[in-house]
Amino acid sequence: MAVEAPSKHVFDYDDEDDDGPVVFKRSNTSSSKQNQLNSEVKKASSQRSDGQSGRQASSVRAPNGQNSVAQTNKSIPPSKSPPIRSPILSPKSSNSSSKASPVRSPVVSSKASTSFNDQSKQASKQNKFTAVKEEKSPIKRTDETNSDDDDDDDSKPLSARLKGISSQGNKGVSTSTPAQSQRFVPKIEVKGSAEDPDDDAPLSARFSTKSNTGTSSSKPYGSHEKKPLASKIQQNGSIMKVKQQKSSMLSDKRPLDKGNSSDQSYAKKPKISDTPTMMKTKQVTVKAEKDDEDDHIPISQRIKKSVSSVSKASSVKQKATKVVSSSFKKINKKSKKDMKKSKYSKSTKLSPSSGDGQKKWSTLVHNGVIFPPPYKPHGVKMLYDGRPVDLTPEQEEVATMFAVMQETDYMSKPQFKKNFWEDWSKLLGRNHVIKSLDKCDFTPIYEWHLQEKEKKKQMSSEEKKALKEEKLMQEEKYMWAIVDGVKEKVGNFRVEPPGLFRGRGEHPKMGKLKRRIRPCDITINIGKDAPIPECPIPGERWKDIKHDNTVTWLAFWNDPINPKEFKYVFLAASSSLKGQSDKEKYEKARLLKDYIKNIRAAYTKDFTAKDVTKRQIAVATYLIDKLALRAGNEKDDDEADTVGCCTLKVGNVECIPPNKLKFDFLGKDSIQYVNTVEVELPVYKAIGQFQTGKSKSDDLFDELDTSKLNAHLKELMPGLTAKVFRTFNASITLDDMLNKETKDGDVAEKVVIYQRANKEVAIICNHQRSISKSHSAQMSRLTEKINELKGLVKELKTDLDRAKKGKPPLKDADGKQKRNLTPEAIEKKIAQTNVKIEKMERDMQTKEDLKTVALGTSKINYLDPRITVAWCKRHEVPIEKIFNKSLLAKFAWAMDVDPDFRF
DNA sequence: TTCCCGACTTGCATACACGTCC
DNA sequence: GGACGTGTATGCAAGTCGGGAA
Repeated sequence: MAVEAPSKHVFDYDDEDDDGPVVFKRSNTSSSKQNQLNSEVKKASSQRSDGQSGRQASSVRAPNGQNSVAQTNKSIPPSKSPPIRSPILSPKSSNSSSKASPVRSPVVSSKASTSFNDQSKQASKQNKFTAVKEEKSPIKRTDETNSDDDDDDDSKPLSARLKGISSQGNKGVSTSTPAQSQRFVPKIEVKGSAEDPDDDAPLSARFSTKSNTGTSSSKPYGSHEKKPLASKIQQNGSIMKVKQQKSSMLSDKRPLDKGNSSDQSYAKKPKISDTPTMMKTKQVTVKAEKDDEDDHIPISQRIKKSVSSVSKASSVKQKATKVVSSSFKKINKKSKKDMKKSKYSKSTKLSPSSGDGQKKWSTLVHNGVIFPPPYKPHGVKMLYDGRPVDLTPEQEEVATMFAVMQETDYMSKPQFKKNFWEDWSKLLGRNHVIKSLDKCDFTPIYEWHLQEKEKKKQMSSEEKKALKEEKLMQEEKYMWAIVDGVKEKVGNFRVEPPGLFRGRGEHPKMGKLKRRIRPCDITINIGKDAPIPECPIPGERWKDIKHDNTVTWLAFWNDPINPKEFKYVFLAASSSLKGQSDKEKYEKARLLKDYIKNIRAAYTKDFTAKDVTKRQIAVATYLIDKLALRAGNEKDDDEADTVGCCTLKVGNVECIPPNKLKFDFLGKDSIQYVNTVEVELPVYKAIGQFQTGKSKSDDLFDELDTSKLNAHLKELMPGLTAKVFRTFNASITLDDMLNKETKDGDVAEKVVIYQRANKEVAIICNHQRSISKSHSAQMSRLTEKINELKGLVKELKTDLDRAKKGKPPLKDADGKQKRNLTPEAIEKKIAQTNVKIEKMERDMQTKEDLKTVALGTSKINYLDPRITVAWCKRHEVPIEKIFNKSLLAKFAWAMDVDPDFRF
């Protein structure tokens, strides 16, 4: 293949002309999803915990990573109405409960953050990012000497500080916001980098090595056994020790910290709770920026000092707390009421962190999974070459799967048809009359399907209700598991029905038959003393029974499309296990805030490293940090051709002089990422070097893969991986925007502020959705209505003129005489109509802006719920305005956060 | 060191329920 | 009461990443 060298961008990394960082700009010119947050960098509010204080605060979290706010155990409501598991505590109850806790985390304490503020202001004098409120102005470097903003800025996402130059919306979304009209000048000053004798040493060598405290080299329980063959003696309906089990397990409350303390010995990898040591050593060794007067004091002591010196919360806060608590209390009350009905104990207390290989539960009881009903043949004959054909039920089933997809885009994909034909023709057999898919006419089956759909639609509400109840009755027993005596909802207890594989993008396996899963495909994981779930299909049995308490899955089977992969049955998102893991994720991201300044300084320095791998790591980390790119694992040939940062191809990045990069690639789920950003000159040059001598399809980062990158990141911060940057940047953007932009106003206005911040995060993360089929119709309808109203205003104005002259109004469109109104009444009507028009125009704009932006994904996966809850408490916004029922359940663990919590 | 398995999170599409408007 | 629009639940595909075997 010809080598396409980007001739215009051949660089020499030794070129010393690249003097320092250059400006990042975020576009406000184009309408694009890729337009990213560029909020003005301002000094954080006095409430804000800066990096230093945040670090200290987090250092004294309870060893399990909790905020040490004691949570009460609750009983849970009956299964029919899944409860909001955790009481959503009012700040009042939160405070009182905190008294019970010996270690109250300053993270959630306004006092701590207030106290640390002054300290950190003095401490931070480098690494400045200064906002330049100027549109498309030339690159500027601002005064590098001093600013009080630096520490605050450091904990902001790059995307919030830097501005992309122009991004091209994937689907034409207009995303410009007021914030986007500003731009920022990053100034990463690597202190002492020139003379640092360790410059060429790996960062790991300069940072002190990881602490092994709390870890054990011994293998954790069960970790050595890979899905061991469990004894099958107990299979299928064993009722062993059921009664005994019930009495012993159900009386148990979910163990609190104590219960899991022993689990710590299973620890394999460093946990968040290990970090104070790490942090301290890191700061001493790298000592990039935080030269504050307390540097010599051990972190732990500094924490104590700071905590003891904190001051009280403001009266505003108290007011907010009091008022908002009503909405929080309401949930709490309901929740308590529900829980009284339950025989199971229920706790919102999260158990201590448990990493891989660690014990995740002690007792686990569940009823297995439910299978889809067997296929019922409909007998409708499809046509082949114009003639009806007989099919066996198996053949008909697969034909029906294909027929019902007639109206989908898959029908226009040759790969889909090819794969379907390959699998279906095997079922038909060699001697079948059907020899070619082209001569098949599935219309009769499709029409039958439409009729069935219509029938269902036409059912009375009573019939629908009855059907629903029947389904619920059948499924009830599978919906719940009892984990350590606590009743928890199971997530996906229904086995996937057979169907045609609907891979995203240009997936090479789309259209293949996803065969029916049978009990003999399924491995069950359950407590040793728990009864083995009865196999719901008579005469069949489970593939295997395991009792592995180091994992959280309840069952799994091999994916029929890719047998190397598994499909798992897990607990629902609202379960304690998931909640715990969620919390750990956010704590890790918060920890990054305290490391980010040094990390950025380190990679900035390595942009010009002589070692190519080092340079590639630096640039890749920069892109992950700045653009929230995913890591980008290698993919097999039988997967869709998508990329992430490490797997970017040369052709995915275009260098646009003097220092812009245009990214265009298909990311996860084959979602297109298009973005043009201005980058620092060394990055621009480095990308050019990586492209030199390669063809478009070659790897841009040929020396790099995700494991190398993550291994490097772990040297910078314990547990740091590429995906932590996404969580960090998303959460800190939300926190930042909410606190900068929330003004006095009514709840609706505040909700709009939240949605705007949520939208910015979605754009940063490139969370897209397809435009709804009815979008354009909806827009036309709105335009029509607006025009109608505008016409009405015009008419009213005429009437007003006439009324002022004492004349009666003109007749309406139907020729009827209108009511005589006073000029005042007409003026009022005009004003009301205008308000209506404005609202509709606003709604229309919002609808247009959000037509391809998916807000939910970031809310569910990237935004620390504590930011939202604390903000709601501070600003008297009922939490239900932001979180729906399932999010309230999922984030139960975050509900008692202190109103002063900052990410 | 690389490869690949295994376990988990993330993410989009779709189905469905529910409220509002006419 | 039906059409329409919106929000939510669910399904399942597609990622990330740790860790052990080769």
